[in-house]
Amino acid sequence: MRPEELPEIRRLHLFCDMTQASFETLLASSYAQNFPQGLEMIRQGDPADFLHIVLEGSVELFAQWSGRECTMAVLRPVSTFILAATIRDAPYLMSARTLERTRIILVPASDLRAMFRRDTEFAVSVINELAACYRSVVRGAKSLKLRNSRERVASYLLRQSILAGGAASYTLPVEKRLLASYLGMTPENLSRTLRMLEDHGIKVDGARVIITDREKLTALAQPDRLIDGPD
Amino acid sequence: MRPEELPEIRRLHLFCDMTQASFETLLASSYAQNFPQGLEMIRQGDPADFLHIVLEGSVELFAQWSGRECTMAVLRPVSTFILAATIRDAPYLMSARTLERTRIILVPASDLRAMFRRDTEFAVSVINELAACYRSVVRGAKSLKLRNSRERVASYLLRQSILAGGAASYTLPVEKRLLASYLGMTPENLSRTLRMLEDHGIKVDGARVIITDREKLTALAQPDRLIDGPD
DNA sequence: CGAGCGGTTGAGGCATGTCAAGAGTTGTGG
DNA sequence: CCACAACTCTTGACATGCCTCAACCGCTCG
Repeated sequence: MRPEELPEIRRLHLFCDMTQASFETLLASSYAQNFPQGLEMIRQGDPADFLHIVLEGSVELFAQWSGRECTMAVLRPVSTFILAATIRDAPYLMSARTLERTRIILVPASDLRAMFRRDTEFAVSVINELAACYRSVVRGAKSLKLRNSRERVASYLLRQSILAGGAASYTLPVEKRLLASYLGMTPENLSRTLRMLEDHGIKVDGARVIITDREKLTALAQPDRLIDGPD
Repeated sequence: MRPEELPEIRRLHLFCDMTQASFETLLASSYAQNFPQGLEMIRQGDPADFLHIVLEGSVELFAQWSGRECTMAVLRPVSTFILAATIRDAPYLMSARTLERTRIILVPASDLRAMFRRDTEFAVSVINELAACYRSVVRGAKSLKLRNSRERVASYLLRQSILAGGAASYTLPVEKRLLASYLGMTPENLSRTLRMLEDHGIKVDGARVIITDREKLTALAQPDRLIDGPD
């Protein structure tokens, strides 16, 4: 692991409140690894031996069943993933693959579990992180059950604009086929939906999104802080 | 609060490992309340001031958006709910209503947050509980995205049979209209689907489910421990 | 330059939702 | 105890959202 990476990791919510000694101990037993693009680094069902931290690149979490597959999340630096599985010492519920060349830190699950018994501040951080993850998945489930695909797309586009600082124009952070899967629809349907939404305040050119009428888009998306955040 | 209720609460995963002193302190600041059937005790968006514990009766967690509504979960004794919101000191993401006459314990969120900073074993229990809740919602999201409604119904029926000890016959624990919403479909569609499944190993008579051909039902449901548990 | 892949578009089909009506059940008040 | 209202559940007819399949374009990369 490169020494200049430690401060970045330390800044994560999960690690910023623990003692320096705990942090150093935990990271001392960890190691970094570089993966090429498209590598399936975690297969659902495998035992969860490591907490993963994305340092560079990006990672797709996806799930499979009966020959079907869907994207559950995309992670970018610096963030952790599959914390819950490592804590429960249970099999991964999702698979993970790199979307590009990606650098990952692997923290042994057993060290992690031992650490939050020793460092209360770390335990509190883990609690807060898990609660945040939980709420995030609940939001996703609400979106799936309460909105139709057009509304999900509109909300997503609006939310991305807000994440880009309220910009009227931005580029999609992921491929459209992946976005479709994330939003619970087929690529064809996303393509058609984006087309339809041009009557509702957006213009799409390749990966570029331009919001031409924010009010109209908002009326359709009906953003709700209990689904779309920010929390 | 009745003294005979304390041991039951104490037996919950969330509370069974903390010190007796911590447990007594926490429950001393709590109080019990009885609600009639159909009362909306929590409204989504309200600040989360209390952890709730169902002692008797049953509670439906549901979500609303844009005039629509869907069931997210049904809770029975003895279990806790909306732990995550109380921890984050954030608004509830879901509403809750009683399905029958229900007795609830209310634990002040601030006392809860203070307690897991003082009692490490309690902090560990909270971590485990949250991780379990998180995984449970992820399973639900996987089921929604990867299975069609017929497969969700079949899985549900099979799982209920297993929960009933592998019984070939059992009664549905909830009304069908609620079940439909929980499974992400309309009551009409559930009704038709149950009818169709009579060619796939079940027979339904009112709330009574009889599994006539477990193998056939299993072939359709394709139960998967990474979606249907048990974990 | 050709293969492969992502994206788009169209045609058609299936799954699911909507609307409406009626049977059965439950709860309530006279 | 009965009458009535309200509600669940079911079924049918119909509409539509979304998926599937297929073809094609444009781009990237070997």
